[in-house]
Amino acid sequence: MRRVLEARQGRPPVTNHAAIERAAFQLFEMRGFDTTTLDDIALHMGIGRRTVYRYFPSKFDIPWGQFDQNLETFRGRLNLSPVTVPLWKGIQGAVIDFNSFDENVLDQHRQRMRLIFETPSLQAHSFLMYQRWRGVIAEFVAKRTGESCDAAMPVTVGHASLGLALSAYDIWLSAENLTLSEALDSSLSNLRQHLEH
Amino acid sequence: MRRVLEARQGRPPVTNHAAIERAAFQLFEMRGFDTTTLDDIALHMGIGRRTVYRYFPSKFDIPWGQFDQNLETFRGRLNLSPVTVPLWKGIQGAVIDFNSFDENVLDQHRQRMRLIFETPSLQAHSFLMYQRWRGVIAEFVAKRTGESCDAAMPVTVGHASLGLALSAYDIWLSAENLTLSEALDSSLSNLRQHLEH
DNA sequence: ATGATATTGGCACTCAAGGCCAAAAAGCAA
DNA sequence: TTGCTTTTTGGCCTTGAGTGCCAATATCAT
Repeated sequence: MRRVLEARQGRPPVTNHAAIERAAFQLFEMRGFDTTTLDDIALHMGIGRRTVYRYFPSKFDIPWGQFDQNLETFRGRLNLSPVTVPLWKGIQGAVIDFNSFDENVLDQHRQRMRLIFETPSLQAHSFLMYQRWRGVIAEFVAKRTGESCDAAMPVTVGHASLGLALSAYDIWLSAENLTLSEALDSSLSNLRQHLEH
Repeated sequence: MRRVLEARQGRPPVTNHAAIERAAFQLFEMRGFDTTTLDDIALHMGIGRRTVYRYFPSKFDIPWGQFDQNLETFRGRLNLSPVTVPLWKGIQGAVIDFNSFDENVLDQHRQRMRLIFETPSLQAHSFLMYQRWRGVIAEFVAKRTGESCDAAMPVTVGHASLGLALSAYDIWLSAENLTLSEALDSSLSNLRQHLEH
């Protein structure tokens, strides 16, 4: 029996993703994203700049945390949707679930998304995240319709779903007294209304 | 009467947007976007690197050419839509018009969009262009509905229209024997079908 | 202790981007 | 022709992101 469960061989890590994220957010809030250098972050944590780059491939990835894991969770949640419910409903349900947060982390999530949505250089990089999110939707649709991932319907539904989610976040961030779920539902019904004759 | 119509005072420019664009595309096609440096482009044209930066704010803006002007054209085209036609129809018509090209420039446009869609670093930066495009749509919708530009409906329609346009380009670039207009119409009808009960 | 193993972080490099400013190249007036 | 004005050019220098390389470091296992 080991005292420390995760005792591995080799020099132990001096930090982790979450710690870097916390330290970075402090500085981003104080000085802004663009004016905070990676040297600032590393110095503030007392670790090497080179080490930070081993945890995050770029400065732009820090505000997104461990997006890979979240994306896998989302993929799993999508596939939980029963085949009996319509595709659009399954997606909407999964998106809402995926964007439901506990009270205690909601402020943190809002701060994170505000930073991402209000910093142009970060917006640009985030598109790469959105692309992967879209890919998960397209994959799900393709599986259900028996098409290829890059067929018309999966691609279009992916883009449309992304548009709805981004729209909901835009609205959620600018308006108070509105939950993210409500914003997501509102975006969908607004789109429906718009497309009516 | 002047022989040269645009004779101005001061040292004449040694280049222009179009010339830089042409030279850059040659190199991008040969060596790829990321592996072509601005020094390469400047050297290839026999001008200073610093001069290139006076015509384009960044390397990523070169493939987009003079996007500002195109966006203004699009804004103008949108406002030509009569108030009697439904909003979605007005937008769809303007988008299709805006993405209609002569035979002689179609290949060039395809090459440009292929480069943008297939280069991740370029995709990311392009999101900033898409944001502005979205803004033009939102502005149009807001004007028609009498709402603010950042109200729910204009924002959502902006995101949705962008999603449809990007979806159409994805499909157009991957499939042969399909025009851009057809792809745009197909995306819209696919979205409609998806949202049906 | 000694060896195997994994992380760290310093050094050096490339490239994007932007500030600054003297040099260059035109027109214009006398 | 000469000098003045105007505008663009492009060289120089700096900052900061990001990467390859590798010796130093810290832990486990024997």
